[in-house]
Amino acid sequence: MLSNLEVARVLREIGEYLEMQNVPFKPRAYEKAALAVEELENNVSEIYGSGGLKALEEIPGVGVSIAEKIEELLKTGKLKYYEQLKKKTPVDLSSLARIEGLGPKSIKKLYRELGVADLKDLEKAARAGKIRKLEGFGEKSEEKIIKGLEFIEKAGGRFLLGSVLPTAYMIEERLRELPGVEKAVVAGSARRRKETIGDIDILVISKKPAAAMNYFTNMPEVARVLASGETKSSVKLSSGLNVDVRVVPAESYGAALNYFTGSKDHNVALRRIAVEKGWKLNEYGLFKDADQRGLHAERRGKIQRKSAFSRRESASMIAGRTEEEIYRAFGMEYVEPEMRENTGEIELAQKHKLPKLVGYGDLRGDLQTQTDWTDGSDSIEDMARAAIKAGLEYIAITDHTKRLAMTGGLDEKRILKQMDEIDVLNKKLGGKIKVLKGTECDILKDGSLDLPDGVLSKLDVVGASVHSLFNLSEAEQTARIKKAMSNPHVDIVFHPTGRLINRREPYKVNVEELISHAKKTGTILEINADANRLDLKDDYIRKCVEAGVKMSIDSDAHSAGQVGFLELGIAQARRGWATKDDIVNAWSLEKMLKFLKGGK
DNA sequence: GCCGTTTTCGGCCCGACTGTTTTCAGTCG
Repeated sequence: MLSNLEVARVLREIGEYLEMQNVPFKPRAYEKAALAVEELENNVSEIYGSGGLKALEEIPGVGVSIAEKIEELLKTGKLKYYEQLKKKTPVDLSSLARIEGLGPKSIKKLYRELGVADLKDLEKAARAGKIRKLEGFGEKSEEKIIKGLEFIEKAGGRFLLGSVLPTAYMIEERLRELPGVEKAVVAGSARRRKETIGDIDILVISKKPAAAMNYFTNMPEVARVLASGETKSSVKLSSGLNVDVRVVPAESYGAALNYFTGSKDHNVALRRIAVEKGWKLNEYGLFKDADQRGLHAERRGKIQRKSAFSRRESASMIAGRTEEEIYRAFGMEYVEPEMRENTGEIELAQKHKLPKLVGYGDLRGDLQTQTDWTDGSDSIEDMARAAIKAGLEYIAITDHTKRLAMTGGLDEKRILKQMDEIDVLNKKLGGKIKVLKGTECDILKDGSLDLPDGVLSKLDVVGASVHSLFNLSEAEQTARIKKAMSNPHVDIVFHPTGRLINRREPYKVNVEELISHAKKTGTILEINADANRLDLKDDYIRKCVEAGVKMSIDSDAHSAGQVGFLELGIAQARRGWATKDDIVNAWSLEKMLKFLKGGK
């Protein structure tokens, strides 16, 4: 059975092959269909199985023709149309296209002229100095290709949000302090808090753009300047991360911020709405004058390569100074950046029915932390004091259990001893914070737990998690976790899918089934805020919200410095459209505990 | 190839920068 990703990959490649042949419009149609299939909730084979061609055509962006192609692909595992296209240019498209600056047209040329079919061929041709001799290419393009090959070998692509944000904020702040700079703000996928980031986008409002650009391209971290102009520059840092800076006039701040924040799909949808109203939206503002051909002509003439913000546009400007202003002009509610993925938020904003997302300051407690009783590095008291500092009202101590021997996991005797220590500590802290007794209890192979019920029943917070046997079949793994959830003492499933972003795939588990079982048993599913985990991921969070399943956002801190590292978890929750009501540790201690013990 | 209170044809988001050109195609976001 083909997965959605596999079907999407074929569709996307068809689009790229068509692009090579200069076919107009079809490439975007295929790309759009690919994206739609990728984002389907259900498996495309199942959709076809239960509803046939008709059901496929229901997928947005999929019409008769693409539906038939998907059908052929699902039925035979092959697609003649795709094979034909591939035969014309039999190259490893997806790898080659990862090279910065290489698109379908260049790839075609490299194949036709030099027989380059994959990254190996490309490297050979580049190192032999053959590429620079091609028409349309030169020394610089060849150099750039070599650099691109080296980068792919080294970094492999996207960066973790958690590792990127500090750099982004640092550059933002430095730019902000430059003379002439009114504003500098991180936009792009970092502002949307996507779990991985391709590059950092920073928007600058400045009366002296040249000075800002000059500073930016000469920062000590810069390894290479990829582009530098009056309004747009782009560099690669020595870490391998790309950073783009754009400068726009103050009257365009909101429009530019909106544009550079994306997502692309969200922007396209907004522009469509503008077009429907006879307006035009670009990074300079929202304009009444939709005569795009006229503007194009004008630009091609005199003002090309200058700021596109002409006087004529300024006269017809409807909005642009703030993002709020733009959404208002559309008759929409303001859409939080984390929601801007064009997955339904626009429609809700039009109806003024957007959910009020859980806020960055809304958490009152942390329900997963480890101490030096197991693999953490600090004492219970250190952790508690760090939590006080972070402004929390409660913190659960949830050390590992004995099956996780390498961490010195707690057995029955030691955890009882730890509980006594927590009692003493709570008295000592005199109500500044409530330290809760908890566990991160291993789920054993058969779904039973690593501590006896008699002990679990004495704890305030029982988290259960999988740390072993990641290779079970989906059915076995799902049944195993469901059984643990059915234990009346289990309050939360920690990091429910076990993934490590960019490093380890989640274990095979049917998350939809876990969600409906969570609803049935009153179990909470965790949003682990560790930068490597962010588990549950945004799509699953949204499913929990829809199903009415409650979640917790936990730091999983292993040292005092990590307590209160909840921002990434909150960001992920917001990407999943969660409200305060969906997150138990955004509630008061009493309400939270009542749910834990009464939910079952 | 898709889509539709501008609905079965005729649109399809839009602009900046680079490199290689000498007016622009290709790529990117």
